[in-house]
Amino acid sequence: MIEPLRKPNSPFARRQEPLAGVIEFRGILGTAVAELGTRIVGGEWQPGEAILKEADLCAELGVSRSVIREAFRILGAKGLIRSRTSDGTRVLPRSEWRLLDPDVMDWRIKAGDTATLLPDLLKVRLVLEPGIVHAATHMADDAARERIRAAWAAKEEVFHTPDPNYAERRRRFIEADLEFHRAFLAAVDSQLLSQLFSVIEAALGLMVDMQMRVRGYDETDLIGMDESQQLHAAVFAEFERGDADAAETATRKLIERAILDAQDGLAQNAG
Amino acid sequence: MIEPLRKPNSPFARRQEPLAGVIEFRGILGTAVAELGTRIVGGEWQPGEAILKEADLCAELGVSRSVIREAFRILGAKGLIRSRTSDGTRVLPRSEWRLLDPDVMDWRIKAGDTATLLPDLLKVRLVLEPGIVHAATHMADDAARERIRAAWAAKEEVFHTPDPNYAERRRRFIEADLEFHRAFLAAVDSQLLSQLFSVIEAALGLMVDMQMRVRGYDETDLIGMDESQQLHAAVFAEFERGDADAAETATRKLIERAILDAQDGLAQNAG
DNA sequence: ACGGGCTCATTAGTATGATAAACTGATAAA
DNA sequence: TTTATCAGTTTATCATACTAATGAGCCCGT
Repeated sequence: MIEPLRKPNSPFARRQEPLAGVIEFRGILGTAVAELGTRIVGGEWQPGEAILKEADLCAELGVSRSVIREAFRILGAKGLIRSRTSDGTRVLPRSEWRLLDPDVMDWRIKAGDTATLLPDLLKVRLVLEPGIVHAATHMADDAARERIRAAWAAKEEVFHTPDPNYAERRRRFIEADLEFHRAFLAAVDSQLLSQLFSVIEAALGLMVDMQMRVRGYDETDLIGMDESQQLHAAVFAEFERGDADAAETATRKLIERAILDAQDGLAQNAG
Repeated sequence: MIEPLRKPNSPFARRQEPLAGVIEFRGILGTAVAELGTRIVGGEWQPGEAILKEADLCAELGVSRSVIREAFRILGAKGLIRSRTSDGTRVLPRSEWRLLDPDVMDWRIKAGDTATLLPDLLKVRLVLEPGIVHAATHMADDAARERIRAAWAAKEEVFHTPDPNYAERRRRFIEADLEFHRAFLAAVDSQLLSQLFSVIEAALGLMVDMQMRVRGYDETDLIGMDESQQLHAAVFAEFERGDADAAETATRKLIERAILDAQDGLAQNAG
């Protein structure tokens, strides 16, 4: 084994992994599931019909029927397919797919479903984050407030500390930004929201990464980040004042700005 | 077969079904999955360890190893368990569970996890719905606006139309209320939000149902609904005026009120 | 006493073949 | 036209091997 294993907890390693929360990799079954998952999500079979029968798939993938069946069960558990005796295994309509499942999300990304997925992800952030900040502002306990303050302090520190290594600085900046948002989320103390948000966040980050990698990262400094920082400052200030409505509004502005940036960036890279 | 089958599409039947979007029931496998799912979610095994090995479970449930394995795959796909050679099958920490999955949600309800689940569901609504209304107010197209108007008109109609059958009137009232909220959701046109919301809504409805069924439904008329209707009116009015911020604030008041009602009701029923 | 590597027991992973049961569609009967 | 029946297809379930990954303990060398 020549290449060193990726360190599981380094922030760099996480950037390269598919998506936070994805489950299956190991073994023949893992391969089969990934294969079938991407093909289904990629639209190889239309939502109404089809999929080869078990026996045929065995031949095509060169695995035993047990593997095919177990793969079908996994895909079925995520709402992608449904098997019935004598009728075969059919792809379910998209409305049945568990779009919030990390694996399904991952397959959508791999299948290049960006045109549909990206706007939806951004919409979720726009709807969700202002509400999170609002709730956090009037329900955060001392520990949560402290975490938010620390996150803001760290973000300020990174922002005002120059670093000749632009790429590294950008990475730190992004990490500080994420922690700032996560701190508010933690203040709400909702398992459901946390899971939702982590999937959204991971998918969004991954898609942006993927898009940028196509053209190569632009290694400039944080040009244009001043405005973003100011918007964040407003959110933090209103939070500290305890003005939930104002904090919410500030957050919405922030997200709207982030959406514009993302769209601009992607449009540029695409053109 | 003595009992008549429930009609699948009647609104009454839906109230009795487990949860919108739940997948598996049929056959031995379905039974095994439901059995194991509820037992795991119910906490029969601690998150770190255990679960009988495949061979033992075969004996206990009286099924073949294939069934156990396929059941494990399904539960694994939902993040509940993880199998490793020679180490057995272990329950994963709750943070790995796909809490947004309808089946997991269903098992939590069946396992009586209300104390944790209900506050979380209410929190999600509180965070989500104001944002949805805000977004809907400034991004709804004509069709979406029309649906919202129709929903409001229907809600008003039900509210002002007396009906000696209190239970039936209440049912219609609830249905109209749901459609009102769904109309805003539809205006945002997000698949992710729709799936999230439908699960939240279904779970919430189911839990309230379950709680009330314990004490028997109170067949009174819609006493105290005037205030709720007024709050809804405010939301609709601000939406029509195009004042997204005001509509959002009105929605938040509405949800906060609904949360208080729910908590009161449940506390009363519990006491 | 400590650490590295070996062996072995354990348990899931995979493969194969057989049978049962559920559904489809066509055909025959009422 | 409807209903009953039958044959064919495909998944559902079972049973039985065999493989491979992992963990625990042992042995050995230091």
